[in-house]
Amino acid sequence: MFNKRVKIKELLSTEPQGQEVTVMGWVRTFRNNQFIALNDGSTNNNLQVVATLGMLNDETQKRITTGASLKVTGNVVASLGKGQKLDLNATSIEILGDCDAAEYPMQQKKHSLEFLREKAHLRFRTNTFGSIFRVRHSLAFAVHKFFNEKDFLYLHTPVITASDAEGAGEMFRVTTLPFDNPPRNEDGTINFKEDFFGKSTNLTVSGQLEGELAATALSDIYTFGPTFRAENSNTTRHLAEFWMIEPEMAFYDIEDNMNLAEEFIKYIIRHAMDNNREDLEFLAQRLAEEEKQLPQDKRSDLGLIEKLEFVLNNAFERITYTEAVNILLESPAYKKKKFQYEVSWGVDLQSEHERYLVEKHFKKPVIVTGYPAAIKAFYMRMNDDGKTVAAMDILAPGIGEIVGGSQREERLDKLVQRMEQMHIPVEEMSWYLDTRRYGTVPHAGFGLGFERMVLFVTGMTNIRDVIPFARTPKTCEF
RNA sequence: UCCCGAAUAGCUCAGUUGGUUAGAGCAUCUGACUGUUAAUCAGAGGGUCACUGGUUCAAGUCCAGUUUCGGGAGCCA
Repeated sequence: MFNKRVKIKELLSTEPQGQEVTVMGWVRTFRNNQFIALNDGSTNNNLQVVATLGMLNDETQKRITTGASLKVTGNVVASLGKGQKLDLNATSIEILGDCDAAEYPMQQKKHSLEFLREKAHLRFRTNTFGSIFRVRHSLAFAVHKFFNEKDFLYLHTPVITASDAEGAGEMFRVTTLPFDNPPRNEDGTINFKEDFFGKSTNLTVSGQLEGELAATALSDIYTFGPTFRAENSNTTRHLAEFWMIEPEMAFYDIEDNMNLAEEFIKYIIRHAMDNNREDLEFLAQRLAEEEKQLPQDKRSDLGLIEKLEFVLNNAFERITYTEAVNILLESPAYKKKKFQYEVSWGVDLQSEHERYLVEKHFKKPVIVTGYPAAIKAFYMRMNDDGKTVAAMDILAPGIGEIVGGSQREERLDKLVQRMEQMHIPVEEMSWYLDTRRYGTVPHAGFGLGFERMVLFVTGMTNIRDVIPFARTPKTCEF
């Protein structure tokens, strides 16, 4: 009967009145043959279990090692020590699972994030990753809460797709054909008619196009699921498998879209601030300690909590691409030739430019709109100037692009024209173009990379540290 | 994929101009102590110096290649 146990988070918030409880968890430390710091993952705070001297035989005492799992029953009393409010005076200690201390890789010391990345299971036992994954959960929960409150439908778009026209990136092929001897056409190419789906298929790079189909019937939908990119990207901001949130709304223009995105980001941050204060404070402290190693000019101006509060309390800066280019051209950095890449109208903003706008010029999140059509996707709505599209990117300090969205081109003729210009196979996309044939409406949507959001909120700097099992080039161990 | 850097004990790292038996802290093990807070004190064990090849009387140290990791860039979310 395990359900009668009390979680440590709950227990630590109660008043010590000698009440009997049962707890279960893993040993963090065992001090002085008397004091067991027990953790069950519900909070970073450990419960101090007190085993009075003599209550344990020698053999049991030796088996209480860092990492071992215990079931402890005892009485909750006010602690005589200074480090904690209450103790659990044990009346029985049962070892559920032994942990050989000589082999256990986790020690009572600080471990590097690189080392922990190799210990898929045990990194969950650390305070840092405990906090990160509790915050991650909280943000995910807030995503659903926000959209549910706004009457959006959670739409499940497919993981396997045949669409190869989105241009969002390199795709992972899905096939059941044999590698050594696949069926071939007369011209030597592989005959995908014999493949499982009778055509070439891939893992999805975005649920947007499917989302548009639903939104132009159900009004407001959002997706939240895994997305795959086979790009050979080796950076602290990219994963081969990541989670993306993609709302799509009928009867929305670009302005409505920006308002929703800003409100959404603030809502989920607020939710984490309200529900994960302890974890965020722990992560703030971790970040502050890490930044002590850095030279003065590389450190953040604000602590993690202050940064999040600042984002909540200030409107995102909204500028057009044209204004952004002008700001860059007039910046001291440009005049001193500090930029490595060219700045001119028509060229996409580089990381260094985005960083300058966000971190140096405005010092807050920035929404850039009205990008040149030539550097954006086919489905974005052409503005009246005939040169720019109704696109918007939200740039966040330290991370860069966190949201990419647009008002969609709802005019069939203009959309087809654009697709032809960009060599997108119009016939294959007929199912998509139906949305513009039968009662088309202005609509808009955006995509938000969930891990980038978790990075921003936790103050972590490597995206591999905010997903439980990172998938990156050359790494798929667990 | 490109640029830069790294790889030495379980972990974090030191190792000088190439030169005898490769070191420290933490962890582990043994013992002591017992209201501790990453407990403390004493002692012990622990190494294919990433891999392959080369230079040299002699390579952890120099050179080349490979692999992996880290940082940055591109692509993007």
